[in-house]
Amino acid sequence: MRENRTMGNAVVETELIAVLVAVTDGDPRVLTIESGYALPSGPLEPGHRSLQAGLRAWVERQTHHPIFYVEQLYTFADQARAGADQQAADPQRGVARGISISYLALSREAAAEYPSTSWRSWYHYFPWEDLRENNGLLAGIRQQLIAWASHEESRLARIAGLFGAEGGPWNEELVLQRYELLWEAGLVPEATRYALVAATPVPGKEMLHDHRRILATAIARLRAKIKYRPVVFELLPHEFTLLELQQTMEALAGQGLHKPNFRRFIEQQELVEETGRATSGQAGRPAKLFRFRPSVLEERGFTGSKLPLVR
Amino acid sequence: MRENRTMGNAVVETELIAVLVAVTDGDPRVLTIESGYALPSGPLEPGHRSLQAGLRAWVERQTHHPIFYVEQLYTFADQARAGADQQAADPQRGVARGISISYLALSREAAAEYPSTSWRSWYHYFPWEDLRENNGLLAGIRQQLIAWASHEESRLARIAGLFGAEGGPWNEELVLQRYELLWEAGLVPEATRYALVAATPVPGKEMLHDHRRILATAIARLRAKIKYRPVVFELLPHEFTLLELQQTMEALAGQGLHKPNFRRFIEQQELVEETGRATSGQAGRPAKLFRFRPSVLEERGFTGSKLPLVR
DNA sequence: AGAAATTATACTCAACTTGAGTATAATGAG
DNA sequence: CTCATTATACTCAAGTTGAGTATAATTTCT
Repeated sequence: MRENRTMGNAVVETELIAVLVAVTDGDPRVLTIESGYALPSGPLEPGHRSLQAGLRAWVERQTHHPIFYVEQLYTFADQARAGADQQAADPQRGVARGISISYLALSREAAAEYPSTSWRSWYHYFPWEDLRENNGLLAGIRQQLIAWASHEESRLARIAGLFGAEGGPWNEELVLQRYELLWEAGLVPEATRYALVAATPVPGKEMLHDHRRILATAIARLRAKIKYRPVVFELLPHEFTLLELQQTMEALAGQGLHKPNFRRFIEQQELVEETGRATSGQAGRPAKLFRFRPSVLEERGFTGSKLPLVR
Repeated sequence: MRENRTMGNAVVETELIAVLVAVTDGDPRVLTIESGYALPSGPLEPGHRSLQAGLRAWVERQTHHPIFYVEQLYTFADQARAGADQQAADPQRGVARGISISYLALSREAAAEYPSTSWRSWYHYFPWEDLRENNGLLAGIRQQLIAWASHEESRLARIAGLFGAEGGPWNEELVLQRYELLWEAGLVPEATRYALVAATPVPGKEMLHDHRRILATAIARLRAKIKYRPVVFELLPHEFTLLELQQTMEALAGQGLHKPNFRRFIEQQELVEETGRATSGQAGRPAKLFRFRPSVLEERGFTGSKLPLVR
């Protein structure tokens, strides 16, 4: 146990990797480097007071973006990402064993960018996750998956559970599971690169190493979180209309929301208050402007208790 | 960004730390070392295929316990836990900067134990988290907190939100937040040790460093998870009665559950099926024995979609 | 053996929440 | 001044949840 601490430890390099999200024009975007091929990452430096402080420091220094919200996603070991034989096949991977700690950060898209960085829609990488406009994309993916399943019952059950039937139920939080199923089926370039399976990949931009997997984790986390914690407001300006709020949520969820019921949902949570001002200029009735009530952060716990308690 | 990877990295030691949970006799227990003072932890070794494999390996080797379920909790840097001046005050802390990766693992308590390890009820460390039998403990803690608040509005709001009013609402998932509030108020020994505040601590066993904080994180995670993912079954024998299932859930939640409604809750999830057998020997009507239906893991996604979607 | 205690299981019903849709209000454009 | 457009308000049936009662099948007590 603790006594073994010095008994053969691996001494490793540690890297912090960020999924920095902003929503612009109804589009959820992530900050990328290398023309959208990789997520920004930086080393943990001895001067950093904490892991989160280290992440904040280098993201703000290098991207000039203020980060409003940071949350740890997952930690993994570099070698765990692939077997030993892939080590040689991929010269980009360092020889030293490394630890990567990934983070989800929320911000707003600013005009000034560093030359090498750019904002990309996350549906660029996961087009099948956007159900707002139905192109026949999902039907095609389902077909490819079913072909791969070749009548195996358990595979077909997973496909149905994750990718639903035509117009059937769709769980928008299962982003990672869907990506992993596609990987397993050899339908993403990251998998075929290692020659697991050779097949025509589904649409969706490839990324370095497991960066698309990290991005999937971030999307899933954010989609789950917006339902029970007031994090959307980190992505909105100080004042916003209820429609803007709704469209930001829709962008994240990748699905349209029922307007009257969405308003009821927001009102009963008492998360926002009117500023007294309203929009003007656009067509139609002016919309009231709202602001987030930060006091709720102190008041409530925001968890959907669903167990049948006794009183 | 990525190019900076070699530009001044900290090279660190990495430690894996486990919260291994089992439920015995309606008591949720964690495996500890040093007479309940610390959580078991082991080093990341070069031979480990992955972080999780490393954790599994040394836990099973050192405790002889099979682990049925493992989930990563959180990663933190050693120095982040305390300021530089505490460094000298605490000789147990290594001089090298270290990374700790914590895990939640589920198991069943086995008879054979290693000499130095022991199972302890987690309510030993967090007695205020057990609402099943009401001793006047919470009332006393509320009093101490209110005294600390000394009429500051925001403090009083947090106390009310986290510790509720007498018989008022209680969110059992806020384990970590409650512990942190007690820390801030100087009411736990771990805080007073660093002389932040001197006060009479509330009941509850102290732990090494931030181990009690990690345990709180694990409890909160598990209390949240049992509501939407079928993880309780990892803590139960293969066959069980509905009452045993209920009592295990109650042990984790720290609250009594409404029996008829709990049965409805379980039935409508279709997670279990009758084995055909029943108990015998005890007083009262024999209870049917159930088993978990593992097929549901493939079928469903288990997330409580609460957004008002459109069709 | 029969009554009482004990535990399991089944059913009921009002209150609340959610899904889906319709109605009305206030603006700009033509 | 009318229409298109967007915002906001209301309605109502269906589903879910909270709380309690009724009945069944055992062991234990006398």
